[in-house]
Amino acid sequence: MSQKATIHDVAHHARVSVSSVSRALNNYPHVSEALKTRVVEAAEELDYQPAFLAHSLRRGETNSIGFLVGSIANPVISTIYEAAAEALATNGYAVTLVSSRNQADLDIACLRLLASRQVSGLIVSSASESPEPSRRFIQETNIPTVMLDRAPVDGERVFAVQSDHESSIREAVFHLVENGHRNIGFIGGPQGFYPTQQRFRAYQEALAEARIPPRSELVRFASFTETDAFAEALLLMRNRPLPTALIVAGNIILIGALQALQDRQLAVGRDIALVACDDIHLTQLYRPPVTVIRRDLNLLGKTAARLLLQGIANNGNRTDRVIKLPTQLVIRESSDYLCDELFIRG
Amino acid sequence: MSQKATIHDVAHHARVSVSSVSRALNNYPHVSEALKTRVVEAAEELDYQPAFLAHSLRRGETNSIGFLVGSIANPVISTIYEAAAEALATNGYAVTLVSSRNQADLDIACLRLLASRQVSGLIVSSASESPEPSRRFIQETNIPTVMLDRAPVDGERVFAVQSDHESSIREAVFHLVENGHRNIGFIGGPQGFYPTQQRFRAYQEALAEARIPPRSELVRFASFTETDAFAEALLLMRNRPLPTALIVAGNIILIGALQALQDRQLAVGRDIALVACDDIHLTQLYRPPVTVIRRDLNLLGKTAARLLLQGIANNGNRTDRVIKLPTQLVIRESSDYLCDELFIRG
DNA sequence: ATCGCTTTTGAAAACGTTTTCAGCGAGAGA
DNA sequence: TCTCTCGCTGAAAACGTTTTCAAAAGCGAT
Repeated sequence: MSQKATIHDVAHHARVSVSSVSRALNNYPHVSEALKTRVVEAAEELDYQPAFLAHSLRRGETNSIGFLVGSIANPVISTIYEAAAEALATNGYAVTLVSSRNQADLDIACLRLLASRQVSGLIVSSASESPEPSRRFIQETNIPTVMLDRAPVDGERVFAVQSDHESSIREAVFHLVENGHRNIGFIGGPQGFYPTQQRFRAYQEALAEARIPPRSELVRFASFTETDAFAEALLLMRNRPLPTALIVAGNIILIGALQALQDRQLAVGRDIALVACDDIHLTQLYRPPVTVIRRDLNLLGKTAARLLLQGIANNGNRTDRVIKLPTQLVIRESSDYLCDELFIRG
Repeated sequence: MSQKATIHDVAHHARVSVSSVSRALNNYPHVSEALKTRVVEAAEELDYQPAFLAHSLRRGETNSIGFLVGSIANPVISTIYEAAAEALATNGYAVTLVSSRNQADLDIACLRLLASRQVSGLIVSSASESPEPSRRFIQETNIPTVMLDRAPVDGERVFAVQSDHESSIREAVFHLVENGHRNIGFIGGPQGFYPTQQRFRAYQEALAEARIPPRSELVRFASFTETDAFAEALLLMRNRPLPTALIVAGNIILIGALQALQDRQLAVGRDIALVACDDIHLTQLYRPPVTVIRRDLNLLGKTAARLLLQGIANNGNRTDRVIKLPTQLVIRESSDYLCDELFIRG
């Protein structure tokens, strides 16, 4: 097993200097055809691959981007990741993925790790809303960054790609109201979490618009675990009168909510209407199929990648930019029926 | 925004040589306390972080490991990944994740990419059974490698951690037979895929042991997409007599199979018994809950990480080692009933 | 033939570390 | 006092590239 060939070996083999090899292989101008072919041949003969580390050290760029997630086991995240990674890969970037395991205090350590690896760009989708130190860190280091479903504060020079959670939540509330629901529960993710905030606000506003007095006891927030969501859902179900409809803001929360509903023997689509966020296999296969707010996760990932690549190309003058992608309410049997109370009221 | 401090800055600041700084910071022997504290103070004052690239270039090691998957959107894979990555992270390794998008011919390119990045170790869980070129590549480059749910061929110096698919599939078949089933269908993944092979073989052997004549038309193999699994399941259902039980070898295949069963209006747990592989949220929440062959994905990931770290520590003399982890049949309502045909036969 | 300009090439510096090598001082043994 | 070790430190080499700088060579015009 021969050691890996270096640029010196190639130079020696082709009887030229190392600088010429470098130039020839990197398509620099002012290099004669003769020399170029000689070098290319030698390189192929020795199966020469430039040493990544030396290359990056000299160039000051690693051609790799860091991806911070709360948990890659979340199917929404992993789908977004897959799309983004593919786009990045085709542009020659490798991505190193770190998970903060949904612990907000680990965010900063993960970011430091990625920065110390001198990544050329950063995509951040940590589960928790990034705490102050993380934001500051991202500001201080000058790495182009795009945040997924986060709201950059004013003056932060980061990109963001978000989903239009609000309009579909509003639509969902109106849909439920039209079907006669007046006790509509809501289970969100952590309160500091941007999507949760957006969804909750839309829920509140839509209720107000429909002139339905809010019942704060029908609103609960859960962490990112399904066991916690399960517990919160059970707590929510303690209240009387029971909600006749429930909006769950996230796929993990959906798991916990379904467990709770089964536990309380409440039949989805009859005893209680259900609207979830993000269309996963479960929502389609569940009986009855559950109404969801769908978004194009692929597009989300691709957009993030595109934005980041732009940011990297623009190096030096980092700017800010927010792209908001549409969502769509997909009504299925879990909510597509008239609420009993409609008749009681009527 | 000051430029990043280098080791030279620290040396200058502490009025010592760069070599002393390096030694002091890396806990080398023969460095006086006085100098050490002076250096540490200077380093902290300048917020010095060693440049990863220079460090790695000199050391010849990147402290990062490459993880090749077929698709990270597969919940089984992502769970394994998460566990492995955590274990690796606590040992100071970052992991760069590449996806071959379930295309066998992309494997080799992904491996080349990782190798060119000079990863210290490799975890391979590409969806397809690795084709010859990939295996040879892994052999030629001397990177410690652990394969997930793959069978190393003789003499290959790689680690492997596998699951004992066979015993639980046998158990599942016997469970179905005991409940009166004699027409048991099987839908597997790609035929070259190790887990598929194991599961299929166990299925065949168990049937033979139960003296049930095999019906080859009840066996189908699907690629890694749910649409393909759906199509194969439909094809399978064309046969008469219909199978009264179905074993699906994988979570993606389960999706397609459930779609097909719903499409054909066959009630799981009544018209047809269902056994799936890998316990995901869907299998627990589905009504009726579906019987699965469960395995500890966390353990799988952690074991892979541990094995790889050992392999890296042992550098130079790479060896082979296969660890087989247990699986467990979890019987749920989807299969926990007596088949009608029992009475017909009886 | 000489001058200026352009194209092509090689030598060497640079990137930021770690590691080798050698030197320096001090304490010990003669 | 002189050597010999031993602990500590600094200078410089090395890792494998890219890039700068300068020199050589080709060439048309004076």
